[in-house]
Amino acid sequence: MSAVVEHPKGSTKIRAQQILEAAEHLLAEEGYEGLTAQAVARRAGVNKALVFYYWSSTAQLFERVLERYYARHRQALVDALSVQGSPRERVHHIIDTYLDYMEANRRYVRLVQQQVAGRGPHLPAVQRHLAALMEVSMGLLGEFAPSQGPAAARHLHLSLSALVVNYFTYAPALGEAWGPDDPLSLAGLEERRAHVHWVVDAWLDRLHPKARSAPSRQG
Amino acid sequence: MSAVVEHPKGSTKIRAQQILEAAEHLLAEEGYEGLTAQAVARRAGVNKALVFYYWSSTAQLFERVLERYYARHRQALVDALSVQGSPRERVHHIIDTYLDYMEANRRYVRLVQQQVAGRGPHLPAVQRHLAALMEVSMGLLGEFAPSQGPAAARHLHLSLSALVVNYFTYAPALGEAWGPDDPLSLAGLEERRAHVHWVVDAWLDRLHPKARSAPSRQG
DNA sequence: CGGTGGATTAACCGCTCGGTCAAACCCTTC
DNA sequence: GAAGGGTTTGACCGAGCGGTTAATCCACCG
Repeated sequence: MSAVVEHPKGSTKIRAQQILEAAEHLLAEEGYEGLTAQAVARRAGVNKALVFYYWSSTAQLFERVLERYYARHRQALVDALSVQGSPRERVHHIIDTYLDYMEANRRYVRLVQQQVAGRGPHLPAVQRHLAALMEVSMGLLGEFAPSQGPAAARHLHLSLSALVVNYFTYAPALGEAWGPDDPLSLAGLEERRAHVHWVVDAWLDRLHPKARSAPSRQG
Repeated sequence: MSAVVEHPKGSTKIRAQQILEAAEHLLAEEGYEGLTAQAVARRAGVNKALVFYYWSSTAQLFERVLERYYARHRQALVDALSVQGSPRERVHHIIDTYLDYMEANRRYVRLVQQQVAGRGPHLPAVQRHLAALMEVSMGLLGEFAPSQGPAAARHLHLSLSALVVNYFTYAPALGEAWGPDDPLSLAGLEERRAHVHWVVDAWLDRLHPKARSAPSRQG
């Protein structure tokens, strides 16, 4: 707990932070493969050995950046959960939050997906974070979805997440097949948002046929 | 076109095939990172240089295996499309086919997802195959879904694919958070199948409210 | 039998990676 | 000005990678 005062030419804390930020930018720009000790050092304007002086390994560097992403993501969802409204409104709001965060952190989606799909070395860390996110989401979905059967809340969670996440990873990879428009343009993202809303409305209709949702904005 | 007759100790064709199969097994067991020239050679009981003698690069080897996966996948979908029935039955059938193929080729899902998420060197090849698959799927979805708006067929295709694919990559990565049961067990897969069916039924209900689908088998 | 040519191999190359180490640097303190 | 210690560095290491090369093997053929 001994607080170190700042020293003229960057105290320990500052240097460590500089390197961490270099790693974060590098990760965002070059992806997982681009996060090499050499590249981090170059980006931070520092010798390679210094990276290991402040961070024991590049793996630790990666996980620290990942923690940041997840912490902000989780917090955004928690905030979105706290707003009042009907279940339908609340689900729509959490979808918007999810989409907004993905849009603002496009690399993040792919970094996670890469680790999960490739059973990467950081899968355990990703697992912990995924579970924490699921916990938040289930708080809402569990209110109106059963815990068993084909409409079980955990399936809805996974499906909802898939609808959002896979758009960012797959639509741009479909190229011309997707259509003439850029799927990550503003209009493209709005279209996807409307689609996900449409899907959850369909779910809610089926879960509670009595209280049909507001008129479909389809057309 | 000059057909080479087989030679006693494995003709060119046989050797090349042996190496290709070694690569396929290796890829299935160890994943993308495990596909190194050295490992392929060891697995085929052959010198490393021979791998390059028959296949110009490990990249070509990978893409050849990928082509196999995709060709079988596409064919399965085409066959599933040819059966008669109501739109609902046909969609359910194509979902079953999709799920069956993923279940039988679990590595395949992850290999593709890894390439797409990581913008891997084989993304162009994956793109071509993804587009071909989408073309097949759109043949069915386009029959009853609009081409524009929140329920556009291309969104339905991407979402349907996401529902299937992400289950295989994410559910096992959720660990205890998913629940006590193995998501890839027979029971777990059946549950997911029922869920995806439930989702598309919800879609169809919303697309054509007049002809509500068969009674929901929801618990 | 000896030659020919495809099949096969050991050895090697250049490169990049994560990580280490001992020396040098520089600021503080006495 | 010397000692000390946290900070910074260039040089180095071993491992693994994709890929090449020159030599060898060996089955066939004239």
